[in-house]
Amino acid sequence: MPAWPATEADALAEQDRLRALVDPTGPALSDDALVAGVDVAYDDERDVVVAAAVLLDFTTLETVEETTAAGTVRFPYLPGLLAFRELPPVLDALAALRHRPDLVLCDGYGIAHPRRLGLASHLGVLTGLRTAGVAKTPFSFTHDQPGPARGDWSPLLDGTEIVGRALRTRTGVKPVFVSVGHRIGLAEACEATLALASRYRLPETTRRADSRCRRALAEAVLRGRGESRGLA
DNA sequence: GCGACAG
DNA sequence: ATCTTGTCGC
Repeated sequence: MPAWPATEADALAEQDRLRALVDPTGPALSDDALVAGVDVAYDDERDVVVAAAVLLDFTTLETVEETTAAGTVRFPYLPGLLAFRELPPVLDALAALRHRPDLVLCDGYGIAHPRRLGLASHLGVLTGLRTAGVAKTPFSFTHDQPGPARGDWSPLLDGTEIVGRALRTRTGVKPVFVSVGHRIGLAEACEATLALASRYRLPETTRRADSRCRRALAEAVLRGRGESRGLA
């Protein structure tokens, strides 16, 4: 694997290389599927980043396994280049999983991206795993308001091109923005998102990964303080 | 040219 | 992402 891009120009070239490898199609999940959620927390002061991967049983929503991975921030946040900031620890956390996920849900976009290679698609191509993105805001895309009921949706548009869906996961609550990552269709990605977001706006996968990596970051920072004082 | 802009 | 108290509601 080539070195992780260090400059914006290298990152753009890497996106061009990977974007051609995205497969935006694939079947629905089976009932016995294992779905992973991944998320990242930062402490920019100390240059620390921690990722978590939480694996759920798709049907029972029970946590099967969870891992975390800590590292150093390797890339600044630049809109459109989020993957280069978030993926290094995410790849480590996923590699530490004992089971292989049947789908990985990311906090962000897949194909819905100015260059068609958002975080979720990028992760899918690098790992070969099936991935989808569920974002909380519309980024630079447009959409009509979906109907008011859970399950209602409207197309997410980049100009006239459909790149995802604004999907209402809870009646009367702001929609989330779903897009294909890799090896899954848009309808199937929305179906999975809806199944995982039965109680809250965001899917259980991302909710649990979010709380898990925040806790791991707090622990890592405490450990760092202790060691710097010689308190092993 | 100036802002907007996933997390 | 992160900084942050109380508060409205199921």
